[in-house]
Amino acid sequence: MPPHQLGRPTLASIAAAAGVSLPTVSKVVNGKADVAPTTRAHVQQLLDQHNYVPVTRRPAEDLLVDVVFTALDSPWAVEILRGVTESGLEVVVSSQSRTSDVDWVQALVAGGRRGALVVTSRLTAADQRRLGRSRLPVVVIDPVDMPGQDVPSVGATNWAGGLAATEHLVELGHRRIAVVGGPQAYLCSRARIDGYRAALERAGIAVDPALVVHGTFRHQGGYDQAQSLLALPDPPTAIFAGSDEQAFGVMEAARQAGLSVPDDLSVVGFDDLPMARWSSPPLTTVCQPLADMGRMAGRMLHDLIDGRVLGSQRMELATHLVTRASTAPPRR
Amino acid sequence: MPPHQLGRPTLASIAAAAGVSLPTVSKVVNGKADVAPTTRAHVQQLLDQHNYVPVTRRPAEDLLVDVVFTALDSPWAVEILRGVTESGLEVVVSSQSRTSDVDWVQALVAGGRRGALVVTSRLTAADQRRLGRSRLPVVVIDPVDMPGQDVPSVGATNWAGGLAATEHLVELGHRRIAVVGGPQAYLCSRARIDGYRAALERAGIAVDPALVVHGTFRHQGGYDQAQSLLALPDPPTAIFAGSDEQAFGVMEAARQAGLSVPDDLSVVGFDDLPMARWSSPPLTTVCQPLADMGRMAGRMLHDLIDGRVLGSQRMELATHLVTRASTAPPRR
DNA sequence: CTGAAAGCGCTTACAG
DNA sequence: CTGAAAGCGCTTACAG
Repeated sequence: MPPHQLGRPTLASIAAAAGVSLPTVSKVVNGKADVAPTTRAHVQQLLDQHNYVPVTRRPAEDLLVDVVFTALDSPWAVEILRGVTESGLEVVVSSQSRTSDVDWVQALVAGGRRGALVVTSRLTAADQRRLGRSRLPVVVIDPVDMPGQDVPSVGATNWAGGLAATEHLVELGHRRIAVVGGPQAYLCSRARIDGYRAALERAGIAVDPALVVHGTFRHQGGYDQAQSLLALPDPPTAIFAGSDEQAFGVMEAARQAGLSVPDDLSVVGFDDLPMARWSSPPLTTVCQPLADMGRMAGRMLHDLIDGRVLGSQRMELATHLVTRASTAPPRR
Repeated sequence: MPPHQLGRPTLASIAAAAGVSLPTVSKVVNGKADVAPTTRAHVQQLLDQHNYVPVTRRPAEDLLVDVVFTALDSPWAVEILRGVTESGLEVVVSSQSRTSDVDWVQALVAGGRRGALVVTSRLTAADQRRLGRSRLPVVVIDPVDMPGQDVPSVGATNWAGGLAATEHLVELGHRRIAVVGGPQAYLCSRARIDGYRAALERAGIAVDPALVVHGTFRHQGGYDQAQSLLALPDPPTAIFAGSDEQAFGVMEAARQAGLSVPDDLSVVGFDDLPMARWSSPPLTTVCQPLADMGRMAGRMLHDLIDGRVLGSQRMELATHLVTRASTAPPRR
């Protein structure tokens, strides 16, 4: 047990306990060379015993930044994280619960954070006010709804992605094409569905409202909605699934219905997560450059931290279709 | 452009520029109440302009810790991260390249880190020496090779998992059971294969060396090795794939060979990543409690930071078989 | 190798 | 609201 000691230990108190001068303790703490081995060992022991932590630190040369996820439960998250860490920022992983904290912003400042990256999440007006006051820059990745004009954000070209996915199916000869969107409130989901509509209209195919349904972006949502769609009197021959995870749910529903992908049903995802390559058959999907989006958001945040002005408050990175084996012309 | 200024700004230099006293600037920086709004605004503007960052910070009340991944490229990583963040530590994501830095340990200390978590990676003897000198505690998760006696680590019961996977296949009636391990050097892979052997021996089945092969734990490895195995004169009726990702590779090789899973070939994975539920058919696999491992490692690190003694230097968390739809009795 | 002394950046009563 | 003054925790030449 450490000897009785009021308050946290200081260099002075350790020096007194060790019977050496304060500068000597400072040298041990900082790993300077000019200390006798025995002295160093003795002082170090006292430091450990008292659990010494310096009360002042050198200013962080590294740019410590929080990245806030709604939940750390999707393979999504790693992709974005990877991008962010490649932008030269030091990234602290944080989850939603933290922002709901009354003094989230104050906690950021106290923790030495230089900014924050918020992923697929809403910033309340209160958050924005506090952030403004603290001068902490924030960038939002893939915002759920349209962020205020003055909140910098990074997204993907969702509309173009929905268009490309659907045109691919049209070109293969499909006419009965369904779409399973994400939650209706999500901006990105709406853009993808609008892209789907645009492709059908361009091809002169009427949009059948029965073939436009909403899931959750998760596996179960795709599974449930595909079951309903496949039970229709005139079922679709192709489904644009809105997300990769949802596409896997659609494929499972097809398998259970005794349908083969892509012979009986074509499936297109959205995201191009690493595992899109790993399904059987490998998934045709719209590549959303998640790592690049993370990197871009990191770079924007970095600029803001350094006091540079952003070229644009809103950046949308290009999506593109990756054709694999889950799509084929319809039977007959 | 900020006026010419040598060195980083200090409270004093800002005070001079703003024409107020140093204490007033201090109050603005710390958000104290007793400053006139106009004064505050004026000072704040100067602080922004000069990009002021305090040179001393309050000691972090939060326990900032680095978690080091070999590469942030596997769905694995999120699971572990999730566990760690739930252990009450503030987690900075870092990747291997950082540890190879000559003064990695010094960078940790300078960055205010209180410890580190190293995932599936080796600590060199030099690292260990430096860590020891700096008194920075480290915990290793799923070490590649046996860590030194004095390096705390967390793993899973890999041998028991290999045993359970193989016994499941034996019970279904399989006799020709192959295993695709990970890289030979990996401790966890060797334990899983030894569990496989033990199960066969218990069932009185001779181990056929042709059915024991090594992959990479990645998709391609499973695919390649399964192709070779299925081309054997007397091919296996079941494959224990060593990892989930590898299992997906095996399933794809089966599909391309015109084999149906599980009717023609049973496949068992290892990990139980979220996506094991999403394959078609859903994957039977050995659940490795990655999030729990992360949480446990975080807790151990927390104990070490607080100067508590660990109950045990090595913790192995239980694995268990999750039976889904990729396994069935062999044909005939 | 050690430590007295000067000094740095900041905070905190407290007098006005 | 403002700031002179005291003080805190630490670092850094530098003399011995």
